[in-house]
Amino acid sequence: MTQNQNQILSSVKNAELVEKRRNQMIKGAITLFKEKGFHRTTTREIAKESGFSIGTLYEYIRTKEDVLFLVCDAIYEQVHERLESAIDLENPSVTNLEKVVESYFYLMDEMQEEVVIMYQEVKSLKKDTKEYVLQKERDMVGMLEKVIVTCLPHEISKQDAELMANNIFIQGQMWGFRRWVLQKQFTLKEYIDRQIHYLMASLAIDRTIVKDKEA
Amino acid sequence: MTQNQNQILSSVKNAELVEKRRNQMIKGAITLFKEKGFHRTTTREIAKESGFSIGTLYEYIRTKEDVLFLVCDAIYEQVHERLESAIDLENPSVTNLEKVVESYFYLMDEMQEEVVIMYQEVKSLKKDTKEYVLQKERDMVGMLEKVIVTCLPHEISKQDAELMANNIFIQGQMWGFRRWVLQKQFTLKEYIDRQIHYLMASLAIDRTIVKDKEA
Amino acid sequence: MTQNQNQILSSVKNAELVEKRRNQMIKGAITLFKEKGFHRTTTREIAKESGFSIGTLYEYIRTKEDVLFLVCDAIYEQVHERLESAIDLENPSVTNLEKVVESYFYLMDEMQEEVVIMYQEVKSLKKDTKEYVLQKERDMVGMLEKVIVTCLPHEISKQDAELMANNIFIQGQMWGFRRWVLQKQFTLKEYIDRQIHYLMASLAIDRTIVKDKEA
Amino acid sequence: MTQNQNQILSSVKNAELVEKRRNQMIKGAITLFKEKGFHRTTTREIAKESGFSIGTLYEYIRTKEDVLFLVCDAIYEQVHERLESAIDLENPSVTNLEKVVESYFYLMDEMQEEVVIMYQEVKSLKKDTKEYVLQKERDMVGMLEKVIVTCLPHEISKQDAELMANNIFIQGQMWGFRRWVLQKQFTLKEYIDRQIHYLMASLAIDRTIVKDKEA
DNA sequence: AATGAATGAGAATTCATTCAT
DNA sequence: CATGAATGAATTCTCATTCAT
Repeated sequence: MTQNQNQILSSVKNAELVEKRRNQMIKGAITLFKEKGFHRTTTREIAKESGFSIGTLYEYIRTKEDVLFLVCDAIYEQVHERLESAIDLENPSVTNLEKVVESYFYLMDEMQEEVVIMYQEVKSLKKDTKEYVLQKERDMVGMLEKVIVTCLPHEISKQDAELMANNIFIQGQMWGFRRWVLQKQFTLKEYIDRQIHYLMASLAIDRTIVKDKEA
Repeated sequence: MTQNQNQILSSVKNAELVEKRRNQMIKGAITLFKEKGFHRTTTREIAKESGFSIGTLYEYIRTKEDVLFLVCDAIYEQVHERLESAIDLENPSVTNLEKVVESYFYLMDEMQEEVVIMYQEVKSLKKDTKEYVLQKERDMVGMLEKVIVTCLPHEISKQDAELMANNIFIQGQMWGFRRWVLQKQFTLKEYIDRQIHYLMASLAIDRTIVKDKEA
Repeated sequence: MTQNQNQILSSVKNAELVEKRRNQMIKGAITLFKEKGFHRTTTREIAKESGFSIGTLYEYIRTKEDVLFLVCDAIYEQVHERLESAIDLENPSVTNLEKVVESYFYLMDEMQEEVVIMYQEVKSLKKDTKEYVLQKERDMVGMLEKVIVTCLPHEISKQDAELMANNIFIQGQMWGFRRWVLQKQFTLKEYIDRQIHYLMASLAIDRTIVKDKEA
Repeated sequence: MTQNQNQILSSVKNAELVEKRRNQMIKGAITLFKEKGFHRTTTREIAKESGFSIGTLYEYIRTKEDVLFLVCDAIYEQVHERLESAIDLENPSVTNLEKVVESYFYLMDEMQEEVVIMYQEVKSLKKDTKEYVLQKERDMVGMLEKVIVTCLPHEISKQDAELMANNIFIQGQMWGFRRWVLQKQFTLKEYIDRQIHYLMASLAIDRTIVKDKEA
């Protein structure tokens, strides 16, 4: 359980149980949200899909929106973890930057449906929880930004770094988001390769030369 | 009225009136959808905001989803028109490409909320109408792609052109979509300038030299 | 126009026109009521089927129920006329009685759907109009009763005559009403023949003997 | 609960409770349908009359039409049971036939309003359920037919037996259906007596003789 | 802790009727 | 007289949430 889940009140005291039940709930809810979206999914369905009764569902949350929050939080948590483990700022290099971007794109491929959920449903969260979730998004863009700044061989303005990070961020999401268009024309590998190619080009980096040097 | 609106049946025969009322409806609905999204907006609210009764609303549509379709259709129609009028393929040049991209970004700034609606609600359309709307989106990316191919001084593969078009497309939307992040760090002008800068860089074009030549 | 239709107020003064329009209306309404019943038919549909607009419909009636009344009235009027023309009390005879019953059964065959409408919808009329329509029904049973009393060679109590008249009356309707059962087992001719056979038997009349005598 | 009620889905799992609630519902609905018919009765009224909330009503049915089906099914079930218990085919005799017909007429007197409901509303059922209910009606006519065939001292054709059964069937219903006419002229006893008299006469049976013999 | 029956506010949609043109 | 757009009360059905067991 992420620390954040504590924002959601539960009548049940046993923390382990709360975590277990909520994980069931998140899993079930994601399955359903993928299919029909948050609004078209009922709490009864969520309970059933999660393997317990509607009464039990409400022992672990207060409102339906809480489920959405848990789902969004879980998704970002997963992205965050994976991204973090892909980043190694000890040995910064352009190759390293490429590796991170590549990992991120692979991750987005794996999680495309989850990401689509977020895109389409975060807005349904109430102010506070929305703010919370959006902050996590910003954190992740921040991580990409840091990698860019650290790994580039030359200086880049804070603003430009942020722009590039945002671009990478949404290009990753785009793969899932605009899949009907893109996945008809590109394999995942091709997509990643071309996006990284243009990214490096825009950073005025000759990939072959740089790689040679590093080698 | 776009021809597509004929897909939506109306009990009212007078075509002019249908167009007028539907425009009221679209305007009212967009206002509400911006605020609370499609699902949290009731048909009664739409009727009221549009300036007529619930009964009258249903003289011009069959279901609530029809309103969403009308809204999506209207938004894309507007983007399409504006984009079309910005494109001039008679005198292709890199400057021309830049101009188109610039216009597109300005447009996305004006229509940011409308675009957010689309992003978040298209999914709620039923198969047929969704397919219809997504096709319109593809058309627009196609327009950008054509501009890229035509205006670039050198050859570019079909695949790469499509990728760039998609990138531009979502970078425009991103300005509205991720406004909380971006609009804190960039003015619109700055955003457009830097995005175009990187776009040109990634296309391996030295903007100053090209512009000099053209001049 | 039957005199009774004057119970229904019309804004239109021209009596001929009122009659014409109401006949259109009755025809249209019967078509629809057969299909879907009174409650599932809308006034808009009645107007359309009748060949004029909803506004025009309401120039000739006050409420939807008026249409039902007109329909019921028209149906009974038709039955009444036909029954009357089949009855010839100048030369009473058992054969004559048989003829009347036969005519009535043929009529019920022709009008089976109209009769079903009445059976199922009269109840939806308001007190006054319902009373009016039921009186017409009683009149018709009364006609049958009179034929029985007049044509039988022997005395029959008023009560028994009424009972027989009612029996005949509903046996005629039953042909349409329970058509799914009866029309599978009987041709119309067979049905009429057997019903008359039993009718005469119950009146203790040997048909062949009586007929011989008459001849 | 008749087995047939299982055709109607309920969200509630506890079968006993389902039966109890549905019986409340049927009772409440019949009261209302008697008064105003199916179409003029709202689901809210049914819920209230049944003693629970509208939400609870819909836990036990899917649509308003389900209530009608439940009502029709319950009515026929009751008629069926009563008819069955009145029939004793072990000792067939004309007196026995008379007894069955008598019981049936008494039953129709008790259930006149329920029967009127059926007559007027069955048509509102959708194809499948209507077919189902009509089959039950046929079953009951079949029971009467069997009694006729078994109890008569002489042979009677299948067709004629069926005709008589149908006649008896609707003569019973007629007592409730045309009550405004008949109940003014007849007591129940008189009605039954005369109908049975004519029935036996039409079957060419001298009641006094037959009864003497049996005695 | 778990269950699931009960609740009722709220939502979409329909349709008889009116009335200005 | 004819039209048909406008109206809004009424209706069916849903679903988040509660609470007694």
